[in-house]
Parts: sequence; structure tokens; C-alpha cells
Amino acid sequence: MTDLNTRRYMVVKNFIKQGIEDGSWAEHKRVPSENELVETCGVSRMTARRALDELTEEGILYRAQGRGTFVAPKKLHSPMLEIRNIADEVKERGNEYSNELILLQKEHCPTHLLHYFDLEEGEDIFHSIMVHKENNKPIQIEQRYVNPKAAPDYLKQNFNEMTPNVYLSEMAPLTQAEHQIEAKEADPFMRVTLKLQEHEPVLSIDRTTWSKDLLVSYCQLFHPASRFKLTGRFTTEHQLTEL
Amino acid sequence: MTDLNTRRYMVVKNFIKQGIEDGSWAEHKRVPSENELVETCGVSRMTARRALDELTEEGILYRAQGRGTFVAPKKLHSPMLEIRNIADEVKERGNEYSNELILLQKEHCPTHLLHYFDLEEGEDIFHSIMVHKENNKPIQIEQRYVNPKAAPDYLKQNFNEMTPNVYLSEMAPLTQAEHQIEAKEADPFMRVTLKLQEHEPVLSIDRTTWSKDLLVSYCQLFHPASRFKLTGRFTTEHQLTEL
DNA sequence: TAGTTCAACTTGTATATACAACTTAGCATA
DNA sequence: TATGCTAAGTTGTATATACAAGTTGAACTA
Repeated sequence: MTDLNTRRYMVVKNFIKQGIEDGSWAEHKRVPSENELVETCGVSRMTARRALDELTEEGILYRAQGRGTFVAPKKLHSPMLEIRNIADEVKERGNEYSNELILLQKEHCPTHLLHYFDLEEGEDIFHSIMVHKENNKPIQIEQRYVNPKAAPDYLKQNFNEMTPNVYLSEMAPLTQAEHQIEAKEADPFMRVTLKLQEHEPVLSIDRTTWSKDLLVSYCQLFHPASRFKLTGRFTTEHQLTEL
Repeated sequence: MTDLNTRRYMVVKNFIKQGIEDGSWAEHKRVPSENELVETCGVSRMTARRALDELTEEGILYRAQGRGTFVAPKKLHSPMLEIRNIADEVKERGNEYSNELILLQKEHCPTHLLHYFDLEEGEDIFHSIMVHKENNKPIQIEQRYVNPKAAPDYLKQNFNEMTPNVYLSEMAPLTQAEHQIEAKEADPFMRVTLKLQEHEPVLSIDRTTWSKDLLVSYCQLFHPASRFKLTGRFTTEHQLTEL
């Protein structure tokens, strides 16, 4: 098994990525051409080319025939509807993640959710509320209802170690999700918990997740408008023939 | 300018795609190996390889070292951010669609957009603002900047007949889009135009669209929080490595 | 029979080479 | 001065070759 980092094209990729990270090449600045990389990295042109091609594919560079290869502007991204672990996201930004558990209990399933979870009036469901923080500043309120059939030991979990999201997906692999996104006025609880400014709205994401046909969880995520954006990129399929 | 369809690797790609479409190779079935393609298509192995690599990148094939290249199972896609025509949406709900054009002009490209549109300071760009209405109630403000290279006759268009969206996609087929979604406080213009209640926030969608490598348009859409939700559903893709 | 080895085939990495296509800057010409 | 051309540099496509590395099945051996 070859060490991935000894592959010549990975060496070149890392060289370029390093240079971008430490500021050697700013956005829209030209990076070394294929032939220059042949010299400085001691690889063949096709290998240098592969490195640049892959970085282009990854959105880190862009290329222009006849002119050169350039550093692409950073995407402020935070992936659109892919379900991501908020703790990882925070850490990827180089910040400190923490959370606070506000409520964790078993309770009667709210009537408006009964038929989604396929439960009868009076049957129990798990309910948790927590706040996720980045550098100790709250960035998300997570209210979650969990199907006991999907995760019977939900209450015993230590959510400092593992967010509900991660725990649930380990219990039962996600196969489907549905989202609803809205802007909302904040209620007093949100205002205090998220430390909102006066009249600052929240971005609300309702997410329902399934594992095969079993509804696993319904959750509402509230983000302070001033500190959160959702971003997403997609490419249309089947346009290829029209080129 | 070479016709893209004469490029040898495109020939191979189309050959494979054709075979998948007409059922020659079903899901999880092996497609011809690189060396077989060398024979049947009369290209070099590196060219055949490039074709298979790109189709793999596109999620149409998957590869296993030592075993071969296989047809990937179809994704149950779900365009969360599929770009829809708001007029059609309104009509599908059985309501009456109308709009009002507030601004339509040529102007200097704002500096913060220069890079994206690949323009120089002082070069012109098209700018339009319009309001979309459902049963005469405003549901969306659309502010749009359009690349003159992509739609030189944008100003002459009659947007009562065809929304900017539709017009632009007829001019140049969309191949890529990026979205940014936020909750925002409304400014006075929005409050009046969208007839918002006091302190009612807006859901803001920033959308950038490309046709091949050409940035076609950047637009901001503002929706009244009380009358708009985004919904989406998606299904996880299969983990091909686990086969 | 059960286990091992090996040959053939597959994809993965890497190099060297050639020419096409596009961009830019500077030079030559009208 | 203004225009057009050319040369140099860049990315894009294509080929030929070599060896590494993973998989499979058939032949061989204990």
C-alpha cells in the first residue's frame, strides 16, 4: 500500500494548497504554470497537470487556456443540504465547539406529530433541546423529537461527546431527509438563548430524517440571521450532450 | 475551434453513456476495460482512461482496482435548489401570476462583482429589479445583474411575457448554480414593496448561475417570511465502496 | 480436499513527447 | 499613431510506454 502522501501528484497538490494557505498566492493570483512545476517539483508535466486539474475540480483553482492557472475566490460555504455535523463544521473553521443541553426527556408525543411517527395518542417520544456554540457564542438551537423505535437509548447518551445527529446516524443510517427553510421572527426564548440583537430574525430549518421507511427524527434548527448562511452548489446533469 | 464532439475522449464518453442508456450495460455491470476501449474505439489507453475517469467523477460509473469499471446505480436525485420558474409555481397553485418592473437599465458593474463577471472597472452590466405577485400580493423581489456577454439583448426583453429566469435559460443553458440563503431584517424598500408587517423578516436567496464557464447572472431574491417556505427532499447516495 | 502459488487481467501512477488552441505583449508596418 | 503580425508562453488533447498494485481463477501441491 503506497502512502498517499508519497504520490507525486499529491506532493504537488499539497505544495499548491500550502502556498494558498500561507498566503503566498492570494485570490485571483497566478500559481506556477505546469512547466514551472516540472522544474520546481521535479515531476513530469502530466503529473503537474493532474495536480492542477484536481484542484480545479475541487474549486480551489480555476484555469484559463493561454493565460494560466489562478487561485479561486474562497467560497463562504457551509454545504447546503448535505447533513453535516455542526461540531465538525465549527472545527473546520478553526474555532472551538461546545454545546449546552437544555432539555432531555421522555414525553407524550405532540399530537401534530403523532401520525408522522406512527404513534398513538399518549405514547412516548424523546425530546431534546440543546444549544450549539462556536467560540462560546451560540449559533444554533436544536430542538429534536426522536423515535424510540429508532434509538431506544437516546436518553442515556452523552451529547458532549457526540451530537444527536452523529449518534442517530450511527444507530440507523440515514436514507432520506426533508427540509423546510424559513425566515422567522425570534421569540423571547430565542432572543435570550441566541443572544440576538433587537428585531434580529432567525433562519429556521426543519429537518425530518428517515432510515429506510422508519421516521427517525424531526428537528428544528434556529440560527441567528447575523451569523449564519446556508450555501449550496449544484450542477445540472445531462447538459453534457449540448456542449 | 474544434467541435467538442470530435474530441476523442468525448467520443468514448458518449459511447459508454449511449450503451448505458440503451440498456447494453445494466447497473453494476462491467463496462469495457481501458484496453478493450483501446481496441474498439481506436484510442490510446490514456484517452480511454480519461473518459472513464470523468464518467466516474460524474457519478455514472464506479471503478475498482483489479476488477474493472462498473455502471453506478442511478441516483434518486432531488434538486433542492432546482431553479423553478416562479410564474409556473404560482399557476400550479391555481393562482394568478403578475409582476411589476421597477428598474431595467445598463450601468457600471459594482466593484464587488467585477471579478465574478470578469469585467474591468467602468464596464457595463445589466441591472433589473422586479416584483413578482401572486393574486396581486407581492411574494418576491428580484434584483438581478446580468452579464452582457451572455444576454446582449436583455434590455429589450418584455418581462411580462417571460420572467428573466426563463429568458436567460433560453439564451444560454444553465450548467451550474450557487445559492446562499439567509434570514434578514427588512429594509424600508422591502417593507413597502412586499407589504410586510412590522418587524417581519425576509428570506433572502442569493443565486449565481453559470452556463459552462460563463457567469450569466447574479440575483438576489427576497421573500416575505410569512408567505414563503423553501422545501426540499433528498436521498443519500449509495456507498459504492461497500459493494 | 484444502491450501498455495502463479499467471492474466484489471485499474493506478508516472514519464516523455508532440501538436493544437488560446492569450498577451512587443515589434513591424502602413 | 494606429493596425496587424509574430513569437513566446500557457493550457488542452492525444499517444506510447513502463511499472505498481489489486483481483481472480486456474493450476499445482501437500
